[in-house]
Amino acid sequence: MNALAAYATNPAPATAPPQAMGSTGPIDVEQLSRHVQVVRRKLAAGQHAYRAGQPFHAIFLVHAGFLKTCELSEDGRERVTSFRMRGDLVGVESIGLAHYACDVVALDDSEIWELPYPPVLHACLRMPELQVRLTAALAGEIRNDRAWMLALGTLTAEQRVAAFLVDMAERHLRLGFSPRHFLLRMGRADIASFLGLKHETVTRALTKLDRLQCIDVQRRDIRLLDTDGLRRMAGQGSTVH
Amino acid sequence: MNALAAYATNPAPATAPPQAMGSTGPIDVEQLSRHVQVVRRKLAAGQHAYRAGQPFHAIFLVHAGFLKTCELSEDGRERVTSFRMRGDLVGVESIGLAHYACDVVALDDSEIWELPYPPVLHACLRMPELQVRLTAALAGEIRNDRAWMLALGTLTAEQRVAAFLVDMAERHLRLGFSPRHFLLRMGRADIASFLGLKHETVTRALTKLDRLQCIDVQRRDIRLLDTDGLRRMAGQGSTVH
DNA sequence: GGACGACTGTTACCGATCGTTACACAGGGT
DNA sequence: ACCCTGTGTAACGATCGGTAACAGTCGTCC
Repeated sequence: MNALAAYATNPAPATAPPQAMGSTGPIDVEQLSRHVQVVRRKLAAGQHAYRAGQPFHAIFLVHAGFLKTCELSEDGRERVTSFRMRGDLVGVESIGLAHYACDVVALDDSEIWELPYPPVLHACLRMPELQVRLTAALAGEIRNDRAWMLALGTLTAEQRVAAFLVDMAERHLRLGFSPRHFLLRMGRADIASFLGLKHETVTRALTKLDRLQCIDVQRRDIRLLDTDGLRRMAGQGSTVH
Repeated sequence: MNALAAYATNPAPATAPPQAMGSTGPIDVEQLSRHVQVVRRKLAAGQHAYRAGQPFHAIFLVHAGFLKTCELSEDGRERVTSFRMRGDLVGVESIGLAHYACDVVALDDSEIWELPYPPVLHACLRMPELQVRLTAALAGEIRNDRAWMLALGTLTAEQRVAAFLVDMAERHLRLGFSPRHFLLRMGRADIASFLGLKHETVTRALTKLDRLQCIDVQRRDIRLLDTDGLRRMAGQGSTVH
């Protein structure tokens, strides 16, 4: 349990777009588990963590794998609003409601830790630090969404795809993986949905970035050849790593 | 102070787009003011409540007036990410940071109540109810942003403008004003920025909705003639009021 | 009071980007 | 082997952006 808790302490807040985000710190699951019952759930690729409308009872910490959150409207429109990986929280958007507000689907075999919600709030009274981190995590989520709103509202299709790749690279880096070479766990359609585009447009953009020698694409296998170039396209200063 | 606190208890969570949002409840400022120093600040139209980069020290509750929050990027891009009116919280996106993350500007003479932030968290330990409401407010903010992300990613320019008008109408209704006739406090450029469009496009859409007899536009004076029609365009069921 | 100027809003035309449609191909699973 | 999904490519067209010129409103200054 100690080793697992160590994984969970990764500070990665969410899908950080253009600008990276400061984070107060991780949630200490080990300490939290002394006050609330933390259940570990495994999900096969394609399975739902929860669906919109199900009774809200817990938030989740992603321990392993890869998931997407989907917003849906009454009239059938749908959109991917975030991708989640190890260290990210899931379900916080539904806090305060009786039912979950969106769908969360595993894109890969995943493990998520269930943190029953009313109990977590009670635990905050005994662990003031937890309260600080929970609110900070929620606020980080807002900043993250806002930064993407800025990107989607001001960037062209090609720039959005570049920003997406830079974001994925940074998140992989934070988790200790190579930021230069990774596998996308989602299809073109999911990327397109997230970026407010159509999947053909995403394909076109990726093909063009490949031709420009910025990246090397083999279906879901991505190699970043010119990270600074991508950053510039995405409207970010080329903060060298 | 009692009357003022009563105003402040309006549950309006934020700019609610397509789907309306459930809210746990308002923040009890009267009770809160026993634990933290609540300062009332007046802002003239055009003044900033705070700017990105200034030291973070408080969140704010809008008591009167109208404000916008602006996200900015390193390379000069800018976007309005929300409009705030009475009962809305401002500054929550910066919780957990040392400095504010965005600009907040009054679009009209306004009054905001300053809730010093670390103290608010301490007060939560004495007022568990406050903690519930604060986290619920933050989560509501996330849902709100997500709902708009869905709208901006899936609707056409005309539909976005319709959704914007429906949202404004609902918020006016919640505050006890007429949802059929109101004055926009922001210019076309701000609306366009918020909706991810150009101001000419917003103008064109408004003109067309006017020709379709859905609304009556006189510059910033808006009359909704066919609310259900607007709702249908915006992809929302015509929940009759 | 009237004239000027700045700002905001409106309209038109043209062009670029992105969506639409269609089809071909690769890969994985049964 | 087969199908089915996901991916890549291309031609066409619609929506929205870019640019510009004009009108209406407000404030200021004379």
